[in-house]
Amino acid sequence: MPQQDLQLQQDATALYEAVNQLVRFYQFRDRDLICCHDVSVTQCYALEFLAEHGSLRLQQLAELMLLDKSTSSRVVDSLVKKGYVTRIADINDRRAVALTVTDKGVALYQQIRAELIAQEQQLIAHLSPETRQASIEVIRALTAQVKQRATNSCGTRLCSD
Amino acid sequence: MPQQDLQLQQDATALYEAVNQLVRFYQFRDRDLICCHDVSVTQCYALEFLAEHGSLRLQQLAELMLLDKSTSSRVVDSLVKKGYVTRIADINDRRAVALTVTDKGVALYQQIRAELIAQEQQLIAHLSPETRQASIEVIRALTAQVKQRATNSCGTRLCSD
DNA sequence: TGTATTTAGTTGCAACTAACAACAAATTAA
DNA sequence: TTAATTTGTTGTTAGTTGCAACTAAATACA
Repeated sequence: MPQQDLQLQQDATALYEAVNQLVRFYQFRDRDLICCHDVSVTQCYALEFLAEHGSLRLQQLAELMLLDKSTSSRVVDSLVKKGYVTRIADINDRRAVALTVTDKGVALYQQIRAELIAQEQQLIAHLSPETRQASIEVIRALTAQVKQRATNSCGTRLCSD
Repeated sequence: MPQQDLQLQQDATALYEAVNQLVRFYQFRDRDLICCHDVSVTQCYALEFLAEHGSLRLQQLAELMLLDKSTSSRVVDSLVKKGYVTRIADINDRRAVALTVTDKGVALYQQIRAELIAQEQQLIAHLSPETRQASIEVIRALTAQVKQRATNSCGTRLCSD
């Protein structure tokens, strides 16, 4: 194997391991997020989508989150119960509801977001702008790759045990 | 705010969003892994640790995986049931078991690993070695940061709903 | 040596997540 | 107007994980 290919293979392996670890440890950071604030990870994502989009139908939220509408409905339930989101009946279509983040919800979202961004900032402060850009690109590419495969997914439910 | 700081803040935000997305979509890739192969994500991690370390006590595995020993025990249960791992009684300490990956387990692990590495390789093939290295470093740094916080975690169980 | 303590692992239980299916209500199509 | 579709909720089920209680073995110590 030529020198270059060997290097590429090594880098790919390193990247695989690095990403693996990252994703694994993120679970635990996320558990922190849960207990330091007032929302679970899924609830936080929902809050994020709603805050970013202004107002969403349940169906839309479910699609964005790649969750079943029933699950989304219950996630919204808990956010409503905590006062972060309100369900407003749609005037034009009375089946539908407009999910909207309350001021309290916006405040929480912004607080969490600011905290997490501050941490990232600390992390990359010492890097050159070029390196930062490149890293972000790699992470985005990883996501794109994963996303694509998610679409090709067999989609079925898991096997036994 | 000076130009540089603004740039840093923007990069931090971009990184935050990129990582967020990556982690989120990884869940779904992982679900794929489950249905395409024969193991859950946690089972796969366990297999990985065991394959890398040769043989482990349950306790050690639990620590590596940051899981409770009861959970680890059950993860091992399922791997044993599927024939990927064996529990061998320790001769010196009859309380203990040596968890060992079977040939079948090694084969599965290597197959999964090879697949995933091949994907990473494809992803970074067009990047310069320097950029690759930098990206890997950033991802590792992210992990280190998260890991550190995991240690400071409050560790308690969640609130209601 | 014999009792107490510690350690290794398993099992019971409860909290949580999320999907599928069945449903009610409203809307749209025929 | 009736049938089909769409929107969202609720019932049920499967699965993951941690804590606590337990058994059995090993070690400490008096």
